[in-house]
Amino acid sequence: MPTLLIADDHPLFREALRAAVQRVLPGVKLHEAEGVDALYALVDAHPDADLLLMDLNMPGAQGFNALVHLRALHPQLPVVIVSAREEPTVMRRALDHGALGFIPKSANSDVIGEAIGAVLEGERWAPADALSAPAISRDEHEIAHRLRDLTPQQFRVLQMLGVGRLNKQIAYDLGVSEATIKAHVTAILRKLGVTNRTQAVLMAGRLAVDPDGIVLPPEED
DNA sequence: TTGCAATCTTGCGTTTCAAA
DNA sequence: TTTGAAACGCAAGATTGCAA
Repeated sequence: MPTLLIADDHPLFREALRAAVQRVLPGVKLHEAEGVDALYALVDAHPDADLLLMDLNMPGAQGFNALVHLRALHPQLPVVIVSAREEPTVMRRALDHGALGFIPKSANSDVIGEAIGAVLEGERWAPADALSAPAISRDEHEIAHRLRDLTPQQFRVLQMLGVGRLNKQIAYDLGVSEATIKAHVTAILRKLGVTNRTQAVLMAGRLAVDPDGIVLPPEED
């Protein structure tokens, strides 16, 4: 029986997705995470999982950057994006950033089963109009390439910079000293090829679902 | 009261080193 | 290689003291 990981911050949707998966794959082993940090721990705990079903926007993730980073850390793990965003451009970008599938949240269990089955067979699956959108730009591809170089801790720091956290606040949240955060920020700037945190945040923001250059804090539930 | 310079505080970034 | 820490310098804003 395959092992599937589900990452979504909405308990109700996780429950619905779990039910749909269990209907099409009776006996499947399921593990869940409600945010990016929990997802990293989950993937570390189940390195041989067969598939990850992942929401695009979760705590600790903005758009495609978590997908890009996760694919870099665990290239062997097939990822299927499950999202309420159904624009062809969003679906195409998810595929171009390494997802093997894209399932709209409006999909019924038959479609979910079809998509999961296809990806487990090693194929790619997405709604037909996903490929009608243009491929990601060379610029976006380059940004994704640079983000892959970040360590998990550096990625966390970058995400927190993106919501306007100060070094001191990040240090408190991560339980380390401010000096350590400064060192991480310096390493991030060097890897991304920028000169300050504002540029780093703007660069990461280019991988948001709506890359308008403005990075908004995650919604409070 | 206003303008200005000196000082202090805060935040950011770099370099270097150590431990795992 | 990654992570964490210390020491240091720089820049900008806030505060303070003083003369006009």
